[in-house]
Amino acid sequence: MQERPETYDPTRYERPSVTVDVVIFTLISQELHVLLVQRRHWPFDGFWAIPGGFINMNESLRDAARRELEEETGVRDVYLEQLYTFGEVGRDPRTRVLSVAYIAIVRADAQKIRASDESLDVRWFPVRDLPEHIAFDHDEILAYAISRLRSKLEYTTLAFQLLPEVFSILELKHIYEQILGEKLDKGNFYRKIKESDLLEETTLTREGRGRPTRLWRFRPERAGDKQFVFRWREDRK
Amino acid sequence: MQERPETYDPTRYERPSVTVDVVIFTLISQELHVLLVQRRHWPFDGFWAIPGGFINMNESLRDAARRELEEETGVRDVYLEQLYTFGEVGRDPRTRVLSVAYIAIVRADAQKIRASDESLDVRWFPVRDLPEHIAFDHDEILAYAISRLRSKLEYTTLAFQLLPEVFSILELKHIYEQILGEKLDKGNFYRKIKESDLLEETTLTREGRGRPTRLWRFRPERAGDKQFVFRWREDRK
DNA sequence: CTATGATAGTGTTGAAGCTACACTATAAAC
DNA sequence: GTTTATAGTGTAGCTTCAACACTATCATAG
Repeated sequence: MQERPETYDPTRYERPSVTVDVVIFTLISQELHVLLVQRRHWPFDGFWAIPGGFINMNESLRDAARRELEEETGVRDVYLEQLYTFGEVGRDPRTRVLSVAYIAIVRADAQKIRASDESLDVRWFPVRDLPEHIAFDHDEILAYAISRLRSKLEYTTLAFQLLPEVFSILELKHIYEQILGEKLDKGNFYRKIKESDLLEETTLTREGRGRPTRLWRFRPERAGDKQFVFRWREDRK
Repeated sequence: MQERPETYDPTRYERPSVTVDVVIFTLISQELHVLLVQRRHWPFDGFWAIPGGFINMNESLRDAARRELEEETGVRDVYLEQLYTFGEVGRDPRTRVLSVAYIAIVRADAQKIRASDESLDVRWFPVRDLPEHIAFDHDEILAYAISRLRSKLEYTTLAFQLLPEVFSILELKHIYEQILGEKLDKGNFYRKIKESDLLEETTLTREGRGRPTRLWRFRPERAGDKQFVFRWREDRK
């Protein structure tokens, strides 16, 4: 370890900049969307980017992510998870920048987004149809975030976070169908979700043509170890 | 975003220090061990710590982790995976330090470790019996690394990385028993591992009292999508 | 007041996979 | 040739799951 003798003083050496970027997901008309901001200035001006910013010296990474999230969407107390730290040399032409990426999931009924001085525009993009030009290595970050989210949705109760406070069982089934990319059996789905005891019946219904839709609420406290409980299928090839 | 006007220049603002710490696992006499170094200087002098160091400006995070790993163990080209980035304020009394933690798995037959000027001692500790006093928040990092490793071993072929180049099927079974904490059926294990087609028979045997032990080699290329193939059991409560 | 259409279930069969345990086979040492 | 270890095979019973047919409920349309 010749390069780092013990006289090493971490307060003096050259340091990288560190940003916290938050990939914010939501469900809009039954489809998974992600929030992007359009950059106003160099570098990558005009390109779409994941919202984020440099960390302050007096806040934790998680606090920085929460701050970013609130700045962009106005919401707090949502699902927030660290994704990965990206640190290739040359990802930012200005200087060495590390990016600690987070994933956030915002409920379908809380999607008001705020404009910002720094950006030309802010928009929800369906993950199936992202813009072509993405700033920095944010395309890579996005791809990783989406794949991580997909796989976590398969074996956790994260899918519930995408739904509004109250929802019908068929809406939940529809989300699982989207994620898994296949049709599920209605009867079997009812059976399994009821057995899981994760839902609480509400007195609410939603009326229309046929029998009124019964609405349910997700009870995370019944999930015991929080997220890791409901899996549609046991097998995982 | 008042705090970060577009005149913001990331080359000027105050920046945290960033270390890369590598939790290095190996198998010694059928038990999972982790490498720790004993610090020589302030802060936490005399305490055991995860090997690591500050990143250089011209190397990627992964390269820094690889460098650390090689400095400590002399090996390259082993399993190496980013774990998590720890960034609480005040984790290091000297200054603001972020730590990007990696997990490495070193084969059972490559465990020579090197001394260092910076440390009093370097040692493999069984994960069941770690030292009481651990530097910084490294106890938290260790706990997270161990739990992540355990759960990944359950649904990936990572366990193979813990074994030497060639090994017997009963040795592999023993590792799974250790990880899962229960006895497995010999016949069923043979059947399942053979079906998976992950092992290649070698001409080697190891002789002793009874019938010679046939030795096998792991064929990662048969695993298709690399690590995520062999799971002992399909269910995952 | 009945037909329709939507949600909300129940029942059942057959296939597949897994567990447990008994049994066989092989090869070397003693 | 007996012992001891690895290296398997065979199978009954259990559980889970997919598939699909069937029933029940409730409001509106007519």
